[in-house]
Amino acid sequence: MSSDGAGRRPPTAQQFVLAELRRAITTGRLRPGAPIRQDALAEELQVSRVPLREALKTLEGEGLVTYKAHKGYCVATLSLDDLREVYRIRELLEEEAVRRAVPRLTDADFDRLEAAQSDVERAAAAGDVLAMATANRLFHMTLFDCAGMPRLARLIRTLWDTTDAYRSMYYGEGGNRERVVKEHRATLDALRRRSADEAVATLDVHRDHAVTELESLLPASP
Amino acid sequence: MSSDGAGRRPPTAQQFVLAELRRAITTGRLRPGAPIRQDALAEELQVSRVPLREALKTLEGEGLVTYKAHKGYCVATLSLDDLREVYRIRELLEEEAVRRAVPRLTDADFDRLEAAQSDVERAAAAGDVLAMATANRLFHMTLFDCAGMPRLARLIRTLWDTTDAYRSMYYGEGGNRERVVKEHRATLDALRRRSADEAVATLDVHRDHAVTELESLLPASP
DNA sequence: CTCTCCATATTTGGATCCAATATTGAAAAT
DNA sequence: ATTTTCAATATTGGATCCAAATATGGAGAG
Repeated sequence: MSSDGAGRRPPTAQQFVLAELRRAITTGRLRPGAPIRQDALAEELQVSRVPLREALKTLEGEGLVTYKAHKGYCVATLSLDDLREVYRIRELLEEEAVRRAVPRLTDADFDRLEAAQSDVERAAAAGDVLAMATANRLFHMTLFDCAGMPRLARLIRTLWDTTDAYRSMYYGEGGNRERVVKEHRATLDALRRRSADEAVATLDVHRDHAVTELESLLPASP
Repeated sequence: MSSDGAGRRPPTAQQFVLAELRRAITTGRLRPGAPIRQDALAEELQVSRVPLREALKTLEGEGLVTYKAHKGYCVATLSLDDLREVYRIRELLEEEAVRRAVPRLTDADFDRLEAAQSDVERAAAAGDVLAMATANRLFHMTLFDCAGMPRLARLIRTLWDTTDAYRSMYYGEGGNRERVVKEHRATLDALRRRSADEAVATLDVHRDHAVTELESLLPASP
């Protein structure tokens, strides 16, 4: 028997800590801007500070936390400018990914996309914000992975990670959840017709809605 | 007095190690594919394994080394496909950076670009491969930084890092050094005329030359 | 009452030590 | 001779301990 509470635990402590930290940040348990006390966190997670620090270094590389020598780590805060910049870069990279993916999509790929979309619709109907974020991500990443450019897909993932802390805000609004479902449908239609232009266009709209919404949700200052 | 051999040493051991590792990889002292023995390296650099491992985690995030749990780190090897992918992503991101930078360029920026270009020309004339790589990088990054998109610039830097291990090969060929000088001149001209289209075009050519050259230089296998 | 300075406490950075895993090589069985 | 197994060894992963740097708080001078 190897079942272990919340799914089986990764083979190393740093990977376990890494996953835990990601969840803590994306769910908002660790707020943007909050300093990270290594000693307290390590004790809470039942590990020493060494694997914790290595996990933090990984997160630093992904832009989820910031680091200053002798001052420590903080959960990264995104200014409005940062947010816009991240979304603009996503626009560039995701367009490339979609254009490469469209002619390569197989039946199996469409099955996966439909399955992901079903998850999205279920989560939207249930009003489950966390499940919504997870399923939505799966839908998009499934598509991007079809581009056959692993490094590009990895980059896009990292960019998504960067804004994860703010994404749950977006899905908090019920209207947004319904809209996302519709926009995904439109994207899927375009993909089935092998129209890269339309797929890119629908995804751009999709993204712009998120940016606009987040801009109004974010505090004026950061 | 605080002079310290090769420039003053960073405030933390991990930063020192990080810089040393970057040099070792870009200069080829650590060959692509080579496994990294932590104990030996730590002793060579006169630090313990802890800061070394944190530096390696950073490099892993940048794609300069690969990591497998319980197997350790290796200097990353780029396949031809990887190389082409990195350059394609650079093309997308650098175009954006240039288009944003062009209308924002100030006299001071042009001074910096000219200064960098002088360094390039000096290095090219002297046949100094390492200086050539450094100056070339400075030239491009100076331009990209003018876009006013710090995250975009950081991403581009990371992509450059990824291929640094192979760049010195490129400058080893004398003809390439001269061509680079000319291509930079063409780019500068386009920038002075505030022609984003032409600047992008010259840089695309510039990059394509590098790809083509590297494709022929790289071994068939990896 | 405010500001400066210094002692104290907290926190991060790094070294050493031990444990867990993977690799290697030799002996034994087929 | 070849393959399998198992023990010995090398290497990575993690915990604890100590040092260095920074943040905190109070005493004293203005």
